[in-house]
Amino acid sequence: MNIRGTVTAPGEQRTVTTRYGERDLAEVVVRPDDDVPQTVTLWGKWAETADYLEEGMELLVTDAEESEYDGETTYATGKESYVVVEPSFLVNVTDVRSWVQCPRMYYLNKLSAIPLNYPVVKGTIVHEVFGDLLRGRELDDSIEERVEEVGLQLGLLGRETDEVAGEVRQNARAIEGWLEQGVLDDTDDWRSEYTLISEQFGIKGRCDALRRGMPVELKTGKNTNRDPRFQDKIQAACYALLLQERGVPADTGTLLYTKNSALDRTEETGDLSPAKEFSIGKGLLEFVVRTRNEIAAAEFDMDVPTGYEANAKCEYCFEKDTCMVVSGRLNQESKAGQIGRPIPEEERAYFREKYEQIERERRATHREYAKLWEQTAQERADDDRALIGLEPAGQTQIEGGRWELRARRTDDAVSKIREGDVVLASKGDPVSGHAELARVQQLGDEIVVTTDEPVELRRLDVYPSEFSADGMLTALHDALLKGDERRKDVLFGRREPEFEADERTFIGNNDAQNAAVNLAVNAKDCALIHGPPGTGKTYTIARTIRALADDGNRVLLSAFTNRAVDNALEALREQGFGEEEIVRVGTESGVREDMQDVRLERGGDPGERVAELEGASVVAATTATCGSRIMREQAFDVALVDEASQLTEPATLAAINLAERFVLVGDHHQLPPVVQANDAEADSEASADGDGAGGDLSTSLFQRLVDLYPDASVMLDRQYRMAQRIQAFSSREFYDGALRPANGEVAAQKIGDLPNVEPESLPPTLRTGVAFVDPDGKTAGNTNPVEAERVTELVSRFANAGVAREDIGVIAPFRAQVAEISRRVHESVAVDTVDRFQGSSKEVIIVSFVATGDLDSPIFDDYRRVNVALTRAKKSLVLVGDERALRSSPLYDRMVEWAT
DNA sequence: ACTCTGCGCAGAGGA
Repeated sequence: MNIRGTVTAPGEQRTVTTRYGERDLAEVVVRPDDDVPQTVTLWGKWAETADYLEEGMELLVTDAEESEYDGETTYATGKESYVVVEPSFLVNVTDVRSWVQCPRMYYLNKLSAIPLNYPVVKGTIVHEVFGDLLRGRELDDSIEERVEEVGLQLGLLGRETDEVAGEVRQNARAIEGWLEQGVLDDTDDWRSEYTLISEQFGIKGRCDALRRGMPVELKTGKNTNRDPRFQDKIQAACYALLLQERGVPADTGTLLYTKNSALDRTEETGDLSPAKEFSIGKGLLEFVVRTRNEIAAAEFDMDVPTGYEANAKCEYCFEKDTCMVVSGRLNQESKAGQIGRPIPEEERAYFREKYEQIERERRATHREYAKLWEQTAQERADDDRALIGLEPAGQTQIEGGRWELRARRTDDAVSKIREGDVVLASKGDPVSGHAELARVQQLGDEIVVTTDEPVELRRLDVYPSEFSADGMLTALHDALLKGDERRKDVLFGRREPEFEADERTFIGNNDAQNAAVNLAVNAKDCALIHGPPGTGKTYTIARTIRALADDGNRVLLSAFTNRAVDNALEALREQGFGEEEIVRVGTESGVREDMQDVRLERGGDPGERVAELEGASVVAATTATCGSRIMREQAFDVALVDEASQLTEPATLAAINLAERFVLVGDHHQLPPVVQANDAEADSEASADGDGAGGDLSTSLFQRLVDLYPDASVMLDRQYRMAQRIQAFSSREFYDGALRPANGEVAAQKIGDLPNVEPESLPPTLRTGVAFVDPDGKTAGNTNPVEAERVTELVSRFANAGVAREDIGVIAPFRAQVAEISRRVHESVAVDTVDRFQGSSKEVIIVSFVATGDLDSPIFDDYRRVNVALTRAKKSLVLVGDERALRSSPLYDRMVEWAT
C-alpha cells in the first residue's frame, strides 16, 4: 500500500545490525490527511532521505510493507518501494539531468535561461528532423523546412541556410544509418515526442522517441566513450521510470550520439554505431528518484545550491565562469569560488524577496498540474479547464508528417482554452492514459488541433506552463546582475530620476498630455505616465513614441497583453508610422489580424529577417515576448510599457532591461497584476523568514515608482469618456477629485445624443446617467438568476429605446454570472467580467453585483475592481444589486448613495 | 470564497 502524508518528525539516519548484516535506516513519522500519525521505516539508501527531510514536507512511500509490532501497525519500505519527497512539486526531466551534472548548473539554468547560441539551435533542428524521419518524412524536405523555420534565429547568429543544412545533414546521416539497420519495419513500434507526467513521482518531461516502448534520446554531440554520459543515462532513466509507472516494461535505454562517425572508432570501443544501449535497473531508477527528491527538498526551502552536493569537478565545467560571477555578485557559497564584488545588500535582499515570490508562483502552476489528476473530468470542465465529451471527427496526416485531429462538441460549455494554445489532447484520461501535446487551430463547433502523433480526441485540457515564472527569474537576473548601475540606482531609490529641460509643444489642447510627452521625451532615466480611465492614454503613447523616434531613438513598445500592444500600434500607425518603421514580434494567434502585416515571421531567409527586426525604429511585443531569447538579443534607447500597473515587477523588468531609459504608463487605481499564489501563503512564509521585506508580486513597479518619485510622474487629468454624472464617483473616491471631463461636450453627453434613441421611451430612472436597481434576487453559487433576468430586461429596455446592442455592455464580477447573462441576451451585447472589461468602454453599461445579504467574497475587497466597473460607461450606467449587501461595506454604501 | 494573460510545449549543447 502507499503511505502519503505530512512529515511530523523527519527522523535520523542510523545504522543497525540485522540478521542480514549492517543496514541503514531512518524512522519517519508522517500524518496522512486528518488521520493519526504513522511511523514509516526507510531502509537502505532511502534512509538518506532523512538528511534533508523536514517537518511539513509531503512524503509518499509506495508499496510500503505493513507489519504488526507490539500490537501496533508500522510500515517500512520494501523491495518495490519508492520514497518521494514533496510529490506535488513537479520536476522536469532536464532539471534532474542538470542537477546530476552539478546542482549549481541546475540553479544557473533556472536563473538566467540559456541564451541564443548556435549549438542549441542546431540541436533543436536535428531533433525536429529526427521526429520527421520517424514519422516517415523524406530527409531533404525535412531538413529544408526545419532550417527555414528558424531563419530569424540563424540570422541573429550570423549563419547561412545552406551551411546549417549541410551540418544538420551530417547528423541526420547517423540517424538514417541507424534507422536503416532494419528497425523501421512492422516489428518495430516507433513513436516520436512522447509526453509524460507523473503524479506519483512528481516528474514531467518529453521523451524524444519510444522504440518498442523503450526510451530513445537523441544527442547532437559526440561521445566516443564506451558508456553513454551519466547525465544522458539519467535522462533516459527518468522516462523509463515514468513508462514503468504506466505498466510499460521499459528496462533498456538508447542514446543516439549523432556526431559519432567511423572516424571516431577507437581501439577501446571499436564502435561505429552512434547508438548506445544500456540497461535500466531498479538501482538506477531509485537513484533518479533520490535525485529528484533532493531537488524537491531544496526547492521546499528555496535553498541555493553550492556545488558541494555533487562531486562534479569545476575545472572541467563550461559554466565555471558564470557560476563564479553569479556567486560573487550575489555573495553565494560556491564550490567553484567567487569572482567580483557583491552587489549591495539591499539589492540582494530584493533578489531574495522576488526570487521567493516567483517560486511561489511556480508552485501555484504546479497545483494547476495537480488538478489534472485530483479533479474528475467533470470537475475540470466545470472549472473551465477542460473540454470534455468531444466526438472524434477524423484524423489526417498533414504536411510534415504531423497530425490534424478533429472533433465535434456535444455541448456548449465554455473553457479557458483559446485558439493558438498548447493543450493536452486525450481520449479521456490525460495523466494515466496517454495524452498528446496539441496546438489548438480552430475552436468553433468543430475543434481542430495538431499533434505529433494521433490520439482519439475526446478531451482537451489546459496545459499549465511555468514559462511565466521562468521569464520573471530571467528578468530579475538580468536586471540585477547585468543591469546598468544608473538604472539600478533609480530602481532602488538611490537616485532621483533626471530630466532634460527642453519643453516643446507636442499636444496643443491638453496640458497634462503635453506634459506627459515632454516628461517622457526628456527623461534621462525614466518617466511615469498615470492615465485614469478615458484620459487618452493611447494617444499620448503614440505621440510620445512619434517624438522619441523623430529624435532618433530606437523604441521598444511593450505591454502585458497582446490587445494593448496592438491598440498602441494602431494609434502609432495613425501617427504616420510606415510599415518599414515598425515591427510586431509575437505569435500568429496572439497578434491581431490588422497587425499581421507588420508581424515578424520567425522563418525565412536569415539575413532578411534580421534586417526587418534590426531596421525597425519601433519594435512592439508583449513583456512575455521581451523575455524571449530573440528579444533578449535586442537593444533599445527607450522602452515604453503600457498597462504597467497590471505587471509584476519582474515582468516589467523583462521589457525595461532591453533599453537605456524607460517610460511606464498605467493606472494603479485600476486592477493590479494577476498573481496565482495567494497572499495568505506569502504572508506566512515571509514572516517565517523574519525577512520583513513584505509585499508580493501584485505590487507593480509602476505603483512603487509613482510612490517613490512623484516628480517623475504626470497624471492625465482630462477624461474623454464619461458624462460628468458618471465620472463623479470615481474621481472623488479614487483620484482625489482630480479627474475631470475634458470639455463641456463630454461632461454633458447623455443617452439621447445617440442616433435613433428616444429617451422618453425609457423609464425616468434610466434617463439620468446613473441608476441603481435592486431586483430582490438570491445568489446561487456565483450566480444570481433573478438579477440576470432583470439585467436582461434592462438590456431590452435600452434596445427598445433605440440603443444599438453593440453599444451596450454588461459587467459582472463572476464568470458564472457572465455565463448566466450571456445565455439570455443577444450575442452582440458584450457581457464579461470586470477584469476582462478593463481597457474598453461602452455607451451603456449595466453592472450586475450578484451578491446578496453580504459581500463576503474576496472579489469585492479590491476597490480597484469597483473603479474599473464604474468607469466603462460613457452615457448611462446602471448598477444592479442587493441594496442590503452593498450597504454593508462603506465604499459600496457610498456608491449606492451616489447612484440613487 | 475570486479574478486570469502571457508563451512554440520542453529541451535543444559544449568537451
